[in-house]
Amino acid sequence: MVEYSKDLDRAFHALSDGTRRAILDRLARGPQSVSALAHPFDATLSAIHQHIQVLEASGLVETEKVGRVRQCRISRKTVAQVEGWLRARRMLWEERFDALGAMLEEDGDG
Amino acid sequence: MVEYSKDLDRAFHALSDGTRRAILDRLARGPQSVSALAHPFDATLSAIHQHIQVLEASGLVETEKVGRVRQCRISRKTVAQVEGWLRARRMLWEERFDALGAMLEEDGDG
DNA sequence: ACGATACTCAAGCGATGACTTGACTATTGT
DNA sequence: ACAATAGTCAAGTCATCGCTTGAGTATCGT
Repeated sequence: MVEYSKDLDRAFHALSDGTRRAILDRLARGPQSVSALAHPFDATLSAIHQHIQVLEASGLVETEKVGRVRQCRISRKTVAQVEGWLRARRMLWEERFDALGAMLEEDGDG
Repeated sequence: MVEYSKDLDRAFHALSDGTRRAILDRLARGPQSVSALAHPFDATLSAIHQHIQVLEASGLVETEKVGRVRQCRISRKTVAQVEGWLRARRMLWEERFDALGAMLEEDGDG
């Protein structure tokens, strides 16, 4: 495999797991500690901790340790970047399809 | 791991690989055969073939075999779905942040 | 001080992923 | 018919992933 963009690799990979997406959804309701996040899932604290590490490495989540508690919250920047990547491509593709459609209809102006 | 959405799993997973994203970018310029797609990458035909299978299973790409040639093209639907998922979340999160910002500014109304 | 709480770390395990190689099938061009 | 082309399939290899277990560290409550 060749190197194109490690950042996108990491972000998309982080998003490719259902548990991690569920964690993001929970964090959407507000910052939470690691163990609070672990509760609703019947997974061990360790498993959730590792998911959070993946999310943090991808830039989708930021954490801060206060005392013995690690607070996790969503980092909007990476989500916006990933969404931007997708939007740019979708627009490009739709442009192409629209152009094709116009050609097929032979309605260059109209 | 629990089951949340196999479709999103597959789509994000497909997008998490740089070679596959590069293939999508090439396909954005128009439909191409498997071997045409394989050319620019110094990967074997077999490797690219497998990438295309992943892309097709995820719904991001559609293919059709005509004679001995398999033409590949982008399927807009899945891209739009994935982008929609991200946009919905981003908007939710930004709402929350905006609400928080408003609260911090103690400007509840206008 | 001391137990409980909240993580953190490391090792290990089974499954999956990306890739290669080699063989094999189906079509096309001459 | 025959070789070249285009793709397909299966097996095997090595790395990474998601998860568990078990131990360890730092803080908090009383």
